[in-house]
Amino acid sequence: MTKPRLPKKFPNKETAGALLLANMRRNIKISTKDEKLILAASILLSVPKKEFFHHEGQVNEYSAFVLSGCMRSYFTDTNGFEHTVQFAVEDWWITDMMSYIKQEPGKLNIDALEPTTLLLISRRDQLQLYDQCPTVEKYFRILLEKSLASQQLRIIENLSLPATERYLNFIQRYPQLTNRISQIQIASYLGITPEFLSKIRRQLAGK
Amino acid sequence: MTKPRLPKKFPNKETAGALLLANMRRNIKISTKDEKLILAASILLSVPKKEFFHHEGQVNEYSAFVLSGCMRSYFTDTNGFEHTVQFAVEDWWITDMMSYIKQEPGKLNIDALEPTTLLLISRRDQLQLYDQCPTVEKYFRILLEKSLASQQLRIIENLSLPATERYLNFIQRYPQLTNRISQIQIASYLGITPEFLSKIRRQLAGK
DNA sequence: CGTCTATTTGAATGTACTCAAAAGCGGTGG
DNA sequence: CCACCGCTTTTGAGTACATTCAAATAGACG
Repeated sequence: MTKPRLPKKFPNKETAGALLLANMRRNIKISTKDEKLILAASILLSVPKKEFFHHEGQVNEYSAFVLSGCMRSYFTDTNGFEHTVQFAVEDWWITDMMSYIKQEPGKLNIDALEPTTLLLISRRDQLQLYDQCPTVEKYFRILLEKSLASQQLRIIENLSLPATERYLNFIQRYPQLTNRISQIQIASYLGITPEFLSKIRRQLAGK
Repeated sequence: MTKPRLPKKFPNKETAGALLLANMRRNIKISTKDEKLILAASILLSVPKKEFFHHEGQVNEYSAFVLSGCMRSYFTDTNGFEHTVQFAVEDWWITDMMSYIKQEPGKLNIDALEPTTLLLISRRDQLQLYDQCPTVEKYFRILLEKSLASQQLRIIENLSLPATERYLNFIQRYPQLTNRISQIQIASYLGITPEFLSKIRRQLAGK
């Protein structure tokens, strides 16, 4: 994890916190008491492009809410190839879930594809918040349900669709990501090589 | 959904409910007041082998906790091939998450691989329980976190490992399932054809 | 037993990968 | 402002992993 640096876009934590609270309010109702507790537990962090937020083999102590920029979590296999688990742009959470919930060394890396600002919450503070504010627990319960449903969809598509259709679904589902992320990254999310993605695109263009 | 039939093993709801409460107690502490509310919301259901609990295109109103037997959820692609999302034996929950949380028609089928007894909770009752008993919300939040983490692992392995290693991981991780489920089912979970799984097994046996 | 389904086997095929190299593109420094 | 460097994307030829199709064998169940 890099040294926190205050980015220009978010000169103070209040401005940053407002983004998180707005996201939470879209799912639940928060009392002013809860707001204060949430903000008190939040940590502002800036991650320069290509730098890491979490390294494999280490404990992912924090869950990260993206304020601006773009992060990705990925797994490096025994041959050195990277496989993307998740991208996260503004308004998304990202973490190495396995490491975060168990607070044990994880298998994933999380780095910044763009200069990124994050709002962090430690697992410790999160568990405390859950007990203090059932509403916060409700918020994450809702987020987890949605994540699980969309991951089920990803698994289904990985099992049942050829690469071309997985790519078409991706650009349709995440149009904002398509123009922001390199093809290498998209290929590693889809489970194909960059070379093959290039061939798929040529095929699709010729129609 | 089939007509409820009381199985021999669970002559009454109390016996069945005790199994669910035991599972919950392994994750949280429940008050006697909460216990009553949980049991009041639970519905006992028996599903004969090969019969369906949920059909694609319909709303998955209930989430199911397996008391005995084995269920699977799967997706049928445009060529008629089935792709298993999840198996659930004793002490596991199963549902078409996308349909269940939105209460909209789903894409999955859920059927019984063995004669199975379930304890159901409707989405409506579950949401009510969440508001009445924060502890119940905590229980499902914990379950969702674990599910998400293990699904992340499955995605990683599907992306990074060849079929032989995915199979070896499967039989190591779910030894109880391996002897209980046909190879057709295992193949459809791993994302390969039954024929190819048979060839993998021959390869592995010849060592 | 006989029937139905699951599993195995083999040959031909296809989808996606590997390796190698060229072309494009963006940033940086002289 | 141009030239160079590094990284991304494209392209092609050869290869490998997994599928398809067809058929034989083995198991399970009434």
